Amino acid sequence: MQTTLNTAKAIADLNRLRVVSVLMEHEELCVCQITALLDLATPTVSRHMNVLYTARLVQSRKAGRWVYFRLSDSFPPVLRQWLTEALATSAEAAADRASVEQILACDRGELCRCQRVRRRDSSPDPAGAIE
Amino acid sequence: MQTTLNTAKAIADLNRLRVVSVLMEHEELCVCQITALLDLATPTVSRHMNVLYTARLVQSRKAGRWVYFRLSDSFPPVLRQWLTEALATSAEAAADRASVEQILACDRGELCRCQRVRRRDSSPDPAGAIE
DNA sequence: TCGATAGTTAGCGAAACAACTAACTATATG
DNA sequence: CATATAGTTAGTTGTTTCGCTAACTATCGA
Repeated sequence: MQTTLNTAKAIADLNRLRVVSVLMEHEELCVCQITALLDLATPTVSRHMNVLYTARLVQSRKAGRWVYFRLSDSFPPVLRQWLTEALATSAEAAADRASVEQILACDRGELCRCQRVRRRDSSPDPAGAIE
Repeated sequence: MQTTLNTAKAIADLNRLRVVSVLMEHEELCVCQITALLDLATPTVSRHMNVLYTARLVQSRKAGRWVYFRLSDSFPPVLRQWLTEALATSAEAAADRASVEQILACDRGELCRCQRVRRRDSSPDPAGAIE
């Protein structure tokens, strides 16, 4: 019961649900890409990913300075099926999918640099790097 | 996305998950029976049921003074399938199933009377009515 | 080796949420 | 009609959780 509850809690947050939704379509994403998608501070994203990790919904791979996340091998297939169905008609999910395409088109280093600039300037959309 | 999120939030609480779990096996239960199962104050149960109702996971039927709840006709089948799988090996879920059997064996009026007594006395297990 | 970069951990303030008691509504029964 | 009963609604309190900034860790490059 506790395991099931933890799983439910893990997806019972808008930002974490968005991440899972996107990872259902994109093998793997690194933290800076997820940060760009959610438009949150990096530590916040890190903590969210840790919640998903603890619930065994995602797994991570470290490559140099980057950490990549993907859906866990043990992600319950039926849960995935429900989310796929439930989000199929969601405009927000579609918007996120489109957003991720643009993020993936950016150079990774560029992306991270933009995030630092954003944090320093508190200007949400710098240098047309994303949009 | 918001609908999916609400559904996830609805089951992301131990007591609400317990109710859903039990309702997957028992057509319908009235509020006093659910109250006996969860061992919470009646208003707390009422509020929990309202959360599940708002999320369209349960529907209610009023019969005289009693209000009966059951899983909603629109309860997502795949979600139900996941919960069935996920809770199949849960000792707590099994304990709840056993507990409900005993509750169902009680007279409904008797049950409610016991709950009032319990609240007045703050004695958790009155008169051997449940166990 | 030193600075910059990508993430994590720690600590704090604000918002969300779960539990209770008290007060209210509606139905049954004397 | 008055009283009791089954649930809901309102209001309060304590805990959890989300987001931030600051400080730390670890990797890359000059």
